[in-house]
Amino acid sequence: MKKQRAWAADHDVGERRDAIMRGLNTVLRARGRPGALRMQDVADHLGLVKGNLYYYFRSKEELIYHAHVKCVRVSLEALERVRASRDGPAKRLRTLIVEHILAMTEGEYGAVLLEDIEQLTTAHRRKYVALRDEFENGVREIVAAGITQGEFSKQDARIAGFAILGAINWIPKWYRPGGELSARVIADRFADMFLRALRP
Amino acid sequence: MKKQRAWAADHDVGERRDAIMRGLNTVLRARGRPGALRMQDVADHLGLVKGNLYYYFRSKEELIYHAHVKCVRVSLEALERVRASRDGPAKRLRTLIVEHILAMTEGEYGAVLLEDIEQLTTAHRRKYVALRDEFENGVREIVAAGITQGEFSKQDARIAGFAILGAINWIPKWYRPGGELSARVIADRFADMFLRALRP
DNA sequence: GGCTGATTTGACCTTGAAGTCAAATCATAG
DNA sequence: CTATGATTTGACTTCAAGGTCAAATCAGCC
Repeated sequence: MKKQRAWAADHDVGERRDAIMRGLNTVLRARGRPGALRMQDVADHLGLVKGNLYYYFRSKEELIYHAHVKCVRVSLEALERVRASRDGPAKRLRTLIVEHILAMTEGEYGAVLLEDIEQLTTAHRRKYVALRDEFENGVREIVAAGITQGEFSKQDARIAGFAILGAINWIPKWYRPGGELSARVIADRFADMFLRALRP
Repeated sequence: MKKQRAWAADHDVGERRDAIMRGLNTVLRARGRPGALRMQDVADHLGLVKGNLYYYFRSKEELIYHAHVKCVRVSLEALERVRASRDGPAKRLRTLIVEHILAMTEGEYGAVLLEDIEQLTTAHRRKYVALRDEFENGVREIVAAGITQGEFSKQDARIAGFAILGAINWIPKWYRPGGELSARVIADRFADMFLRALRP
């Protein structure tokens, strides 16, 4: 139930929360030396004072949770788009792989996937995992459809799904913006590779 | 310079340190609810008192560092074995993939790879990364050799290496001992899949 | 037993980061 | 200008977890 204010309709709380989540993303991408994420860093990055963050999010846990949800929604939207298309399984999978990689590397929320979901409350973790499973099941279904339709060789769709998503989810660990390998190139080559792995 | 005691040659400090690192591994695998790793948990698991851990490791950082090194050494030994063999690139790669997956899932030190290396001191991180790169380069070299010798199709060996190792390193995130998919099955199917991805 | 050095103990110290809150400030309507 | 509610501030509190240490205990040797 979002309260709307006439005087700032285009700078409302939702916008601000999004900005904070994007800030979180940047901080996560940039984190150099220290191990843990600090609310202070997020505040500093945005030119805010730490206490101010707590006006928008009840806790660090909530911030991370909402960022996770934002992130998985991006992937779910890609899944919807792909399902709405008339493409066959191979093309669908390629699109999804590419979009997922771009989301991980250049997306506004992708880096949060590096945060351990164990730190979420049980309720939040369940909600997030449900969304994530929806996406992962979508990928598996595409693989399974490809096998059924003969575009892919017969194999275990679960394993293929785990391998593809694992390889992609690991990318932020080594990807460096501005490095030798651009996100686009990584995305295309990963897609090539996994489609080769599946072809009959 | 390790001081040797006549009266406990087979229960020396090195053994104890190993036991603690194995305990760390178990705790990391089992960690249910909370986000972070606590020295207290490691102590509890081993039936030790927290302070006692600090007799064997100067700090949590050192414990994690040494566990990382242990872990990568296991993989490096597999690499050496493979290099010493007369197998061709495809067979070599399969062996490495299988061994690496078994190390990640059932090995005595594999779970530590889930800990962020950013929390290590710069010096320790450099040392560890050097070892890890040695292993990763080894994998890339095998891929490259396979391409040269025509066992694999022409492609970017770096990308293939990243994809293979990323998919494997992600396994502990979803693998559950005693679950539907045994480590052995996962290892074989992952190997099948990646070899299909590389074949001409 | 008594000595010596290794190991264990648990109470205590310290720190860093999460989170709180009352007061100050700001934006807009009237 | 003033009233009102939204937002911002920064000093403060809390607390968990890492880490310390002097004293107690243990193992083997003489």
